[in-house]
Amino acid sequence: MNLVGDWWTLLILRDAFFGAQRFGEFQASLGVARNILANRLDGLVRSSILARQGPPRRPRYTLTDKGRALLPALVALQQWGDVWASPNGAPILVTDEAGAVLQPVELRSRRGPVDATNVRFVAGPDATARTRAFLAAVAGERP
Amino acid sequence: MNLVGDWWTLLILRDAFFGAQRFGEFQASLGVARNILANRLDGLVRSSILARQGPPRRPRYTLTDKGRALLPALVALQQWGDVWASPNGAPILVTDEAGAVLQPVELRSRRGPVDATNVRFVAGPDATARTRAFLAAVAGERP
DNA sequence: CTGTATCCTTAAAGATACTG
DNA sequence: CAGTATCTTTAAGGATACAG
Repeated sequence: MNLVGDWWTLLILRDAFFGAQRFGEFQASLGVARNILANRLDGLVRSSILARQGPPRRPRYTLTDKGRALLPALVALQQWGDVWASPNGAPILVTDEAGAVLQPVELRSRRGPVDATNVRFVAGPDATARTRAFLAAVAGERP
Repeated sequence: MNLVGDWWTLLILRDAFFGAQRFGEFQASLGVARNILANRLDGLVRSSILARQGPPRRPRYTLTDKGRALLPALVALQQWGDVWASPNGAPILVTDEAGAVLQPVELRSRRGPVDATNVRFVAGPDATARTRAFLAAVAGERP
């Protein structure tokens, strides 16, 4: 969340996946103020989510492996919007290289697909005491 | 993005999936100001992502189907953070009802798993002229 | 074209006190 | 307990001009 949980940052990443690479492309597409865009791009580069390439005077911003790894999360969010919040159908289709539309992202364990109502959250080995306390508190609330 | 693309909103939803239902639980967990929390909860209820249940004086906020449908996106984001942005392992594990950890969310088409580098975005039937123009522009940029 | 620097305006956020 | 109301502070965002 600290790295990508920001309004403009998420939109910049979306455009990056669409293929935008230049400062001007992001600016024209998003209509964001230049100083804000520069700030967000800088943050994404410092987080190694985008890489600055080419001449310093006219760089291209490209997704790193770390950045590309965000695609499932963004596609899942887009699919949610298409189904639950888009009045007239999906404006943009996400496909594979052959043009086949992607299936809805789903949660799976080794035992197969997992429905949202069956998902559980448990403290990991490195969870803080605060996290454990919170999970225990809300778990006891609705058995 | 208009519905959930907000810092506190995303954290509220995360806590809701963990099991939080009461105003006080969210407030204690997040440390957010009461007025802000009330504002965000109201927005989520108006968006039908959360439902207000029980007595008006002491309501419980529960996820609707629309809200639960967000889980894949949030899990995908969490998995990304665990792999790419978490210094010491995952603090919280996501499992199925039997305790089996969920597999990484992946993109699939009918033809099988799809790598991020092979994903394409194409204008849907209801895309605006603006969307089409943008996609065409960035597509021509890097063939 | 890609920023940086500056100013200005607005909105978000926090703190606090209060109420049903 | 779950808000509402009010006030203050802070930060974000936008507009503009300028520079490399």
